[in-house]
Amino acid sequence: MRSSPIIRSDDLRTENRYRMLSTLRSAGPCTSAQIRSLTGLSAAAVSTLSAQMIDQGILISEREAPAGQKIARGRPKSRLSTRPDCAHAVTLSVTIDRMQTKLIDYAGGVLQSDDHVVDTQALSLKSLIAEISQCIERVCKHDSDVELRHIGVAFQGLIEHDTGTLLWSPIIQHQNVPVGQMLQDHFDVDISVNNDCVPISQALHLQHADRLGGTFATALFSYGVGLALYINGQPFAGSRTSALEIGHLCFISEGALCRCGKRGCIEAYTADYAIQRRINNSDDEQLSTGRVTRKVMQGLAAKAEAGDEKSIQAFRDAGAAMGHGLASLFTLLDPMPVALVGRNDDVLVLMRDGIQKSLDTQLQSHVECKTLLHNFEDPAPLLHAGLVHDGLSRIDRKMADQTPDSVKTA
Amino acid sequence: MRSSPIIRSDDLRTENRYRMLSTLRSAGPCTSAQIRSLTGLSAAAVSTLSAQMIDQGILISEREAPAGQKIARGRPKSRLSTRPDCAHAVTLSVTIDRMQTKLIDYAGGVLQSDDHVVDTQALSLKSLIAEISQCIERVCKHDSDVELRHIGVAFQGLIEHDTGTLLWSPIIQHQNVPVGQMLQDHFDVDISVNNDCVPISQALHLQHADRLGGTFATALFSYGVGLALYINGQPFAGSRTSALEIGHLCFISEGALCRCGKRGCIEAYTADYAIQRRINNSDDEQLSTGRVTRKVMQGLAAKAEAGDEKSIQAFRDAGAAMGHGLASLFTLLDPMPVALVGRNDDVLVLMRDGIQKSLDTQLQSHVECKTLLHNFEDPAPLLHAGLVHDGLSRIDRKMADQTPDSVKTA
DNA sequence: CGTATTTATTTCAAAGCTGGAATAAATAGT
DNA sequence: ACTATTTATTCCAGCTTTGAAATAAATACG
Repeated sequence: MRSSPIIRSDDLRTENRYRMLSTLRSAGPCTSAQIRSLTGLSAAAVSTLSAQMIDQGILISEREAPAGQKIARGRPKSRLSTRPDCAHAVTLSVTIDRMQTKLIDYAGGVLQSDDHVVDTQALSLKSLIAEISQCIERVCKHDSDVELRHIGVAFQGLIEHDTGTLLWSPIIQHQNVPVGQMLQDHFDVDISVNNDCVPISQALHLQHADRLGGTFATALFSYGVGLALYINGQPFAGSRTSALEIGHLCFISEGALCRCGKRGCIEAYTADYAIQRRINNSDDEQLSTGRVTRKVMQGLAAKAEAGDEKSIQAFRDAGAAMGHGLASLFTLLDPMPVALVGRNDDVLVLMRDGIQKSLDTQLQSHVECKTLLHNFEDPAPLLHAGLVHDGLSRIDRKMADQTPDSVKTA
Repeated sequence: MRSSPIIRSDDLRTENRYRMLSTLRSAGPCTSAQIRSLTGLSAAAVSTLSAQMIDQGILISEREAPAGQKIARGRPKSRLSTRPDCAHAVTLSVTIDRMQTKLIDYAGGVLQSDDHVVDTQALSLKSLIAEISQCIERVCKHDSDVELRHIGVAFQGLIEHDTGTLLWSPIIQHQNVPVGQMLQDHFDVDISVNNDCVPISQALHLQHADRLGGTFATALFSYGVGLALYINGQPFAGSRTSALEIGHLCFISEGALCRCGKRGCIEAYTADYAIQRRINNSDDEQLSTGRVTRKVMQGLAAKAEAGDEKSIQAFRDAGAAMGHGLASLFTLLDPMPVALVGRNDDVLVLMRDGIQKSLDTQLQSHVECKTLLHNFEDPAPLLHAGLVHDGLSRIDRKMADQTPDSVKTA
């Protein structure tokens, strides 16, 4: 019934421990003075807490890198950082044709990678879970002494964030699959399952807050179109799902056929498969399966650049559809910068006019929309960074909770 | 740079004082035991804090109402409540044809009311502010000893919530008016300016959480259509504005003319004026001014109920437009219950089919949408309750901050 | 080698909260 | 009047935090 967790003096310690870990997580190794200024805690508190966490084996204190010429006069700084072998996380990204799995240590280092090619659409429910589990086991098996504390999974689709239930996904044939629960049963660690857009936007916020600010949208182009929001420096979490299904807003009623079964969805014009089918077959009905590679998209872009009318129109329409979606978003919420992820620059150039035209037409004139579109071609490193950050942050939360009696050996 | 305010042991007192006030605000007068259980604070803390706040003149302690037969055996309970004359707030609602102003005491009692008829669209910028100021002065003048601490203003339009700047409004001819700043300069108290939908949704959350839950949308039909959200028990605040301009989502491209200057907006089909112009003039172009009264709307509804085809179609289209907006909202975010405010039941019945049909058509089939539409005919009491709650809550925040030396005489 | 310098830790009183126990307060029943 | 009963307050040790001051630590410089 209470809105925020009660604030009692002993919750304070937990909260401040988390503040420190969280600061180290996003800022990297810090001296105690840095932590003091970043967290606002007093020197005494930082000292006490860090000593305690070092005792517990959560943090380590290291002499500052001897690399640079030491011209410092006094006692050299030492930096605190999270102790790598104190905990481990697994990140798992599922796309239509592969599963990419990584074993991460508590400092964010990649210990093992696994790239498993598989047609996710062809999998039975049972083998889907089996394949995922095997990927996880494969990266864990390599190292003994793995303290697995979290598994983070990301893929396209509608996902209930607090249970990790897959409600629907274009890359998986099954619905209402309690992926989170099933993995939880199997591995007995904390699981989080997210639409891939969510960790990507998290990574963008960490790495590009200077360009994007605290409020921005992240649109991910891939086999479909995903969208996630940051609002005032916080990731937006809906009541059930966190990603916004902008791809399935209605663009043209009774329009092109979409994978979701409806007609006229934005995705049916702006997704990779939609552009491809239009240019290659002049067809808005065919529901091709399989991934359209970045290379193929560049080929289509080249065709348009070469002056092919049909191709030019396809890209323009894709832009118009996307612009319609953004206009709707900006009408409902406020206009905000947009990070476009997953399209090569040359592809985006072809869409840009269409996007802008839609925005100009559909936004009220008094809504100032100096839309800022930023392009980030490759989603992979962002997705990885986001998954790592998310997974380790959740472990941080648990570490902060841990009372200082359950000490670990160094 | 820090995400949440630092939690230091002395912030605790402020925070817990606020918890108590906030609890009293939404639950009404409480015994100390009730406060204890509602806030989670210890009995000792409640005792200390309440004694302190009674000393400061913020709270009063009263014997429980002697009305009911006292069958209680032991020491009678006493209830804490906020002391009415400790602070005052003004609430001001501006609609297209009037300004309604109230002077409220710290316990929520209405001390003065003022209903001022004025054509807001005809006002110059200067006289707009002058009229508002006079309304406020009028209700304050009546009582001497008014400790004015907050002014809360609500009207239709796009409003920047943290500065209280009116960006655009259908009922006011001017744009980018720093209403909040101007009133602040004039009265030198805390000001909040909001789209009227926001306090209404706040009131709904307070009064009807049982029916609506913690996540719901509030749609307000009046001269236009407004929308506000609650998500997981929290009012949704965009980065700039808090209300969602669902009325200006594009429903039919190149469609009916809207007051905003664009064509095909949802509002151009579903607002009072849109339905009226369609039924009376078969015209989608005319931009009538002035308010369409509830009575007139009921007249139109009667016409439809009597079987008039044109009227039936107008209401059905209004519903379809609204359904389109809700479908877009539910596609971007999650489906959620909707509180419809400001339409009589009979009017709504006529729209309902259209709404449902749009939802059925436009939502993906796998999105379970047992849409729950709840009707609340009269916005006035909700708006009032919301404004009062919001204003007093902001005063609570300040009262909580107040260190216990600046004592007030009882 | 001793000193200056910079960084980190320790110490101490004051203030907030908790939980549990002991009191105090205020009434109804006998 | 005295007791039982219920509610509110007070008191205690134990934990957290802060700020300021005093130490301690670890190095460069002369």
